[in-house]
Amino acid sequence: MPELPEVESVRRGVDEWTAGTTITGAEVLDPRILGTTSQRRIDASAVSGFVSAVTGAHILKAERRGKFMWLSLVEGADLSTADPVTSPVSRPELGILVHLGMSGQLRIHSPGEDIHRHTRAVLHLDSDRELRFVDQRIFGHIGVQPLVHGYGRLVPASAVHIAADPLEPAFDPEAVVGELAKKRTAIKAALLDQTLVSGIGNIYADEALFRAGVHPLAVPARTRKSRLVAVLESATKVMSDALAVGGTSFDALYVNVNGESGYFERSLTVYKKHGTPCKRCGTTIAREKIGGRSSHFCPRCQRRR
DNA sequence: ACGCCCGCCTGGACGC
DNA sequence: TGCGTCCAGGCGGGCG
Repeated sequence: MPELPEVESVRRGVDEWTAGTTITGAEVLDPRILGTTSQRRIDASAVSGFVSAVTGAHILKAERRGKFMWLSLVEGADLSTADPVTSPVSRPELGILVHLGMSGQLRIHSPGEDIHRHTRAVLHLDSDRELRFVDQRIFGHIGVQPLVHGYGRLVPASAVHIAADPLEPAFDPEAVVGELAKKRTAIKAALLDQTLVSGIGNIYADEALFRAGVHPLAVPARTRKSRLVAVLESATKVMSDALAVGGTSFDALYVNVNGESGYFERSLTVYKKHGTPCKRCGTTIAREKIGGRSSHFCPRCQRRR
């Protein structure tokens, strides 16, 4: 389940293998991957449009905000003759946005290696490697987009509403706590709101609330700011801890570009631990649906107030 | 304006 | 064994 630590692990691998390369061609094996979650009917012109837009583009680097990742591009540039004054390569205008959704993977392969049946798109690189987007459930998507300004950075247009994540310089904890304190919904739901703070998904929301000792149904507007700060700090810490070990892999659905799993599952304290004793106090971990999502918490360490 | 909930997907787990 | 049903979950859109 790719949340911030998993997407960042993937981004690092993607950057290592693709930055500085040129895209020599592309294939879209399942056009639905070009759509969004609510628009999956894609016509043939979208496929040819994607292929022609990326072919010949030069990849500057792989970037990320929250769970959104993108390759910043210089379109069709011949870098050997480019004039750095008239066409500065440090100002990309386009990006290839990739969202992994639930089950998306980006994998680096050599041409000719077996194509996994869930491979939805392939970018061929001039480094004699290819970047494959594999996605069992097609909750993810890929597409070429203009880069626009959002929260102090250039980001793909469809991610402009996504807030900064806790691991980037533009993240402003005081401003986020101020916004959070206005919310009358369950704090669990607020943590999953990517327009407030990005990168937190169901796993790290539950883990952060446990670490901060806050009940998932706590209402931010009625919670002390010091406790809201604690929740945000816990979220930042738990995602940093997870990133340090390559993220969380429950099954084969999350791996990095080289197909390797992360090791944070062994450090989870509440997520999917319902029915087992709390590591801190021994009380049985509970599971409840909150905002339509399974939420796991310790009824004693995370009392409602 | 804000909060909530559905639909999009596939495959694995479960019940009969 | 085999079929049907439910569940997992990020996100966008549409509803109230």
